[in-house]
Amino acid sequence: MSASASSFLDAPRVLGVAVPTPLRRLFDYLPGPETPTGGWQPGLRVQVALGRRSVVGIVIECRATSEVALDRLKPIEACLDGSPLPADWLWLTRFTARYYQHPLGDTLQQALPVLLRQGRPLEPRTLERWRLSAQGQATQAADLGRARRQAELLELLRQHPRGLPTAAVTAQQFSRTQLTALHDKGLVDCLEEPRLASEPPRPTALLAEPALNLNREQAAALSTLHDGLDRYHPCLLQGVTGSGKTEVYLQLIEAVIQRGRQALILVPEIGLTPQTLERFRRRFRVPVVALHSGLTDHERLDAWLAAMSGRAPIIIGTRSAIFTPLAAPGVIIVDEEHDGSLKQQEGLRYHARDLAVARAHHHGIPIVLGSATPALESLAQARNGRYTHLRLTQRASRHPPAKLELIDLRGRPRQGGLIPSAIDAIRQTLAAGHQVLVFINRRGFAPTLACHACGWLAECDHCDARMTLHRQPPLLACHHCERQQPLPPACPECKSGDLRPLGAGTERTEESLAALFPEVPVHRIDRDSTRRKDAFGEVLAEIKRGEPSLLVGTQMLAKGHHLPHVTLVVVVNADAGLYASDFRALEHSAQLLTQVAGRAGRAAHPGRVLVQTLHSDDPHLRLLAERGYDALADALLEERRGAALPPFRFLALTRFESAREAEAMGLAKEAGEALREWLAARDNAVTCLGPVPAPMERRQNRYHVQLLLSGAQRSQLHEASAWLVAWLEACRDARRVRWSLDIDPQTLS
DNA sequence: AGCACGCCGACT
DNA sequence: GTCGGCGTGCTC
Repeated sequence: MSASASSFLDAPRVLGVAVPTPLRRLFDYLPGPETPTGGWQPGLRVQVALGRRSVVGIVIECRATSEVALDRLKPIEACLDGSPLPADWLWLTRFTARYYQHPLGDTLQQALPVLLRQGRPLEPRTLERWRLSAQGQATQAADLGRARRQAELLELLRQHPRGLPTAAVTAQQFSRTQLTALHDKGLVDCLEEPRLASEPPRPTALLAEPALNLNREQAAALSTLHDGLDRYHPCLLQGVTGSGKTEVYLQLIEAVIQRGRQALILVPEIGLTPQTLERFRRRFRVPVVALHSGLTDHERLDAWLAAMSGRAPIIIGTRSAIFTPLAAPGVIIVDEEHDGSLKQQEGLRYHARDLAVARAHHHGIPIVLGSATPALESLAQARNGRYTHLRLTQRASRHPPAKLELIDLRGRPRQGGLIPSAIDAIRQTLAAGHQVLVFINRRGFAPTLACHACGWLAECDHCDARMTLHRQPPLLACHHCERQQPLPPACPECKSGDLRPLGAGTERTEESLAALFPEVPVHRIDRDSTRRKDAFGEVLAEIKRGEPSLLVGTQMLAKGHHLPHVTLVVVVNADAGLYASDFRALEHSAQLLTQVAGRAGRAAHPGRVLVQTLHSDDPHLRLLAERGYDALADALLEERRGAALPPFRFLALTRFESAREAEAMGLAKEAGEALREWLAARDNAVTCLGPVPAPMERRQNRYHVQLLLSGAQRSQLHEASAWLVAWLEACRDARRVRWSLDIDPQTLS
């Protein structure tokens, strides 16, 4: 607490409140006429006037004075909470706002469930129960005159002296309007009672089903984790696909709950499937709360409050679940910690894994980062000893992970992107009664449409990108904006009719495979085919039945799903990520290939993985194929060191965006010059690169330019980026250009 | 971000 | 004469 903070004895004269604006400062208010029961404290939600509107803010500071003249301060309209939001939650959001240089008000809002953002009370939902009032009991149905349904409802309630919940009333075909009509006439009382018991009865046994036996590696990993339950203990749990990471998580969580603590588990967006949840719920008798995009606002609030009060011992969620308050934090687990969905890619660009580490450190609890293919950042921390490196190398099935077999695409005829030897391998696998997974990381029918007479390519009018050809329905679509166009009947340039698809996407490969193997079902799994709710689940259920079949899919299929009958994986083209400009492209590509390969041969049969490539002699690809992810990761780490890139340097990327290119570039130049001058004067070793146009400069008709800051020390990078943000906020020219800062950017595009 | 104010073009 | 386009400025 700062020196100006007040104690209970001298009530604050000014409250610094974080309000929902993009402005990076607090707004000062005078305390309202009523002081909350526990006095004014940071973390209380308040209703305040801001300009002409009334907003929900959060008290951050209680002070004696303000820099703004006191007569210009408005009083707080109302205090919304009896007690403040938990201190650890407040710590985390303030840390996040500071680390990512994001406005505190906006950060707090994002870390709060929608209903709390809107000012709803900090209490679990109540159940409404309707009961006749004394006046209602004295009223006869006939007294209600023409309101026949209201009279009938009155009679229904008369039969239930203890009252009826709303749901029971509506189940009898009565409406809420009829209830409120009776309520307004004073004939009916509405009682509110908690929906949940405040404390669930402690089960006598924690486990609903016995834990599995651990192999030696699992047991060793668990024992190491057990030794560090009462302190900050970061662990990288690196386990090949099928090595039983989840079982280690489950037994660790068991130990944590037995100590009366809570476990928070973060998973990638795609990983929070009903199957995953089911596994946790089957194991434990205590509630497992899930936080995912499918919840209603009310469900989300209930889950959040259950975690905050400690009623929920196990919380599983995607990225944003890192902001769940915990009454008794015991462990944080980040599964698939390398996964890109853990980083938010717009607005507050936080990385849930990095926040998880900071949070675990703050609480003094262990954190487990689990992956078969760890991010280079995490691997580097394990190599330098800051993280304990736990490894699981053995798979439950006796087969070692399948090796990648590189097959050369050059000069071979292709059908739906597949060369004859790959098609032969598919035929043999199907004949043996197994399933085949064909992995292709492009949606649509073909990456683009080309004119064979003049070389014209279908390009988006609004982006520097090719348009993807789709066949069902037939159209050209840009995957970078929402634009769609009908297929041109002839080449717009030379009027030739010889337009042909160029390359293969999931639709085209599906079509070719259906023609080649008419006797076998072909399932396509990508964002287009699974748009309908449950479609994905239905296909997965069908696949699990184990009939010989072909699966064609994007990375949706590559991640996490157990496909026990797949014994052959064919990667249509490994080259996309090999020569991409982004510095993380190779790392991501290696992770994806390893994940895809992990789908093969998990059950009784060994698997094969065929990787088609135009660069079968590429040293990175060969290293991955011959010696595996770890060897490639080591090589990539050395390259990163040489190139002064993360994890050996820290980056902050400033993006500028405008409808007019010169405007974005102009501001970026000005900002870059100002920053360089400041860096030189301050002896700050941060380097400022650019401005340069973004890799895809024009997107949705807006021009993107960027300025890259790079530093060997976080503190210097933080100071420099904070200065730049302040400069931009103060700059008049900056108001016409949209700019944003990305700390630890995942990509430079 | 909202939300107002303010100053110029085509409409009842 | 007014409705409304979005440039500019402010929010304790």
